[in-house]
Amino acid sequence: MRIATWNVNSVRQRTEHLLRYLADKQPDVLCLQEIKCLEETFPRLEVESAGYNVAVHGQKTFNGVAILSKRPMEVTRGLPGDDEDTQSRYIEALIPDDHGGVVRVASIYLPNGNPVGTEKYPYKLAWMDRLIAHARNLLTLEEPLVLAGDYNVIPENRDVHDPAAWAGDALFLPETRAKFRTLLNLGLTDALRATSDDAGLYTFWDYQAGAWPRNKGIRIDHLLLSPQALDRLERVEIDKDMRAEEKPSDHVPVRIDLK
DNA sequence: ATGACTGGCCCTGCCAGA
Repeated sequence: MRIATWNVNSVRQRTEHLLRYLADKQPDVLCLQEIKCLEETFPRLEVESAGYNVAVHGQKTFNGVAILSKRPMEVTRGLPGDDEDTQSRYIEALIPDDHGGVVRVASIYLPNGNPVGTEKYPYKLAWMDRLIAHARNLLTLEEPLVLAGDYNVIPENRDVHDPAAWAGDALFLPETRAKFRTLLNLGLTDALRATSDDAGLYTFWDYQAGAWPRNKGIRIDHLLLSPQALDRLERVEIDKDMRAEEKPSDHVPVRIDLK
């Protein structure tokens, strides 16, 4: 079962890239972030014609997440505790696998948190606390679980071209990284780090300052696996080529294969 | 050396992103 995650930075600007990606890589499940539209303006017909079911938790202008799946899904929109929160950043689906079982998949767009010193940073940390509480509950189900998305967290020095340049950023502050470790310490595994210790494996390059040609990247898009999902992990790929396309997203897809 | 972009929106400078 192939599962991928991709922050597309507007699904309407990226529909052609998306359809090409689905055709090329044939993921069974694709988690999208920053679709930047409501469900009624999502390019549903195009995606359905490519053979996918579509589940959207949309928002006008900002944020917005979706899950595309070849198989039918049982969908939950929003993270528990979202009652007062108008930002669409979480959608979850229970999806049949090839062995008569199920895999639970979430598409996550974790808040950026910059500028630090505004209300945005405590919002990020509080959102992470809610994700931690929800993940703790999901892990008690003892299912294959994949929490995939744009975490806006650089986990370690080896995940950034210049750690000093990012030292004060909301994506790399010690408190941000500590909360990410709390999530991992529940018993989740960063899929990429289950298969490689290499430095310089990036998933985002800023549009500005020639970040892509200079390879000034960061790794912030992650798939976190429950023990039952990790048992089945066969392969992890970062689809870096997508950053070299015309009019690319600033993020590239990350993709795993489960047995 | 420094700065360098992109998307959405009550259509046009401004917010947001990372």
